[in-house]
Amino acid sequence: MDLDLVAVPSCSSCPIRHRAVCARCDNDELERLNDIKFYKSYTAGQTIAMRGDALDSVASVVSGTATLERVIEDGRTQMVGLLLPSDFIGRPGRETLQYNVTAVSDVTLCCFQRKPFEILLMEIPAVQQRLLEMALDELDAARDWMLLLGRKTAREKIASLLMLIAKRTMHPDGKVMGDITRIELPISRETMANFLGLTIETVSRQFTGLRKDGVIDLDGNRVVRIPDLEGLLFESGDDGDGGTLF
Amino acid sequence: MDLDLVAVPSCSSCPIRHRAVCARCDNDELERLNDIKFYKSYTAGQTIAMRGDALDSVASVVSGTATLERVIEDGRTQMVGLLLPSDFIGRPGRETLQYNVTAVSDVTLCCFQRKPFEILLMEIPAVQQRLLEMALDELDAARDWMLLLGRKTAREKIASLLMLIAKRTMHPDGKVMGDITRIELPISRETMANFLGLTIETVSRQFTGLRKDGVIDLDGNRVVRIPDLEGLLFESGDDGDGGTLF
DNA sequence: ACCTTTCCTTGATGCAGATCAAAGGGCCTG
DNA sequence: CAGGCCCTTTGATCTGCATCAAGGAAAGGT
Repeated sequence: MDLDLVAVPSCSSCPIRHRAVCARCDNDELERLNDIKFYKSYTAGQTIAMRGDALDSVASVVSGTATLERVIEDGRTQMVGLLLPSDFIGRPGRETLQYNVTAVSDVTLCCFQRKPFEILLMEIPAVQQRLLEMALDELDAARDWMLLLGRKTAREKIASLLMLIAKRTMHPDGKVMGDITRIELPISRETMANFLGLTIETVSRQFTGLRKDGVIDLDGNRVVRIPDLEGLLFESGDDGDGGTLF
Repeated sequence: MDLDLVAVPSCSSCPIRHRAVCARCDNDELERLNDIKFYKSYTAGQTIAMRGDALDSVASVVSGTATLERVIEDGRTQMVGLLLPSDFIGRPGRETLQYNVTAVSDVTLCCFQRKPFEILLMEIPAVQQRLLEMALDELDAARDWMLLLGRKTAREKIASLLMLIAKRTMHPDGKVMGDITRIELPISRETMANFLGLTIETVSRQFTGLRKDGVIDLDGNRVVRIPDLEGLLFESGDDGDGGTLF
């Protein structure tokens, strides 16, 4: 991780204040985190870190979208995580990074040196508590994703991804807004393919298929309108009850 | 979860004492856990709990093997976790279970009522700390499995599974033993298929293929001999460096 | 405005793994 | 030891997605 250190706004006005690893902190605790934090920014497409790199810092995503991926020698790539604002990068207690981290849009991170952060983790239960909660959420999401990768059809995979993005973007905290819903895809077709265990061509064809069947509406290739959210849920093969999915 | 309550041995002689959620506890803390624990046993094949069930208890696996799985309405099944001794079942703070839990061998669990456990979690940092560590380990394992499910061929999947089982069974803690290695498969072809995102027929065919190519040797259908571990590793598509994989 | 680059879509073809079908083994019980 | 039951293997066929190949469309540079 290297690049522009940017001006650091105060935690109190931070957009991810109530969702990130610091969510449960009181003002004094926040102050301690504030003392050791620093911001870094990356531009779209930039590599943030690579598998095997020394894990000197951990960070929260403040804005933008990043991905975690594993790559096989012959080039096959599987995304193993989608990092949206408030998500946490890095693992306390681990020396090297397990995954490639890539900025898919412009990204700003709120970083902490790993060692000092590990000390805070011991001293501020609110942080450890929140980190545990976030880790368990990610574990559930990863397991839901295993079902998708192992057993869902291409169409179900695309519908599931759209539902996931819809949930994350539409209700920052609560319920669905409008009826004819508009979501903006934060990732390219290629990233989707690597996320879903598909090829870029299949992703494209499934979008076309869903559009022809009236399940979705495309507006350019980064904006999707969903006239019938229930219909999309049906296509996703999920029962809708449990699903955390990021 | 229901069944035989069994006699409860003391924590000090517990086989998973130093690996489970209680690993970091001192004697006083262990005493508090001991006060609220109770054992349950299940026989091979038995359902331990179902997705949607009220999550009244959490538990550690003391002995035996269990699986976590997600099932789609039409019957498609994906295993999302393999639970071996010391692994933790259930999630503090969650009201209902997300996965079916099944005993694949005879299983004994060390259970805690969820609510009292949540209180202990707040009061004993050592438990929360260990639980976080375990959750992060499982998250890494789940992500490695995502690469397998999304991008590996059937042959690579089988080879990866055999490597995984080999690692877990051959060196309980350390290094590989013999040269011509014998491993016993703890799970049926069907369970393997559900683990790997394949059908039972494909699993069978890949076993035959690997045998014909001299990569493995079958002795009955639950015992595999591996003349050349390096060869199997090569077939698995892994680079061998990082891989946690359960 | 034109060229280049990058991303996306569409079409033609191929193949890995699914599906459908049937035939061995073990192992139990009567 | 005959008859079931379950698990596994093997064969034949099908199909969903990958692969190979070629255009289109948006974005950035000159």
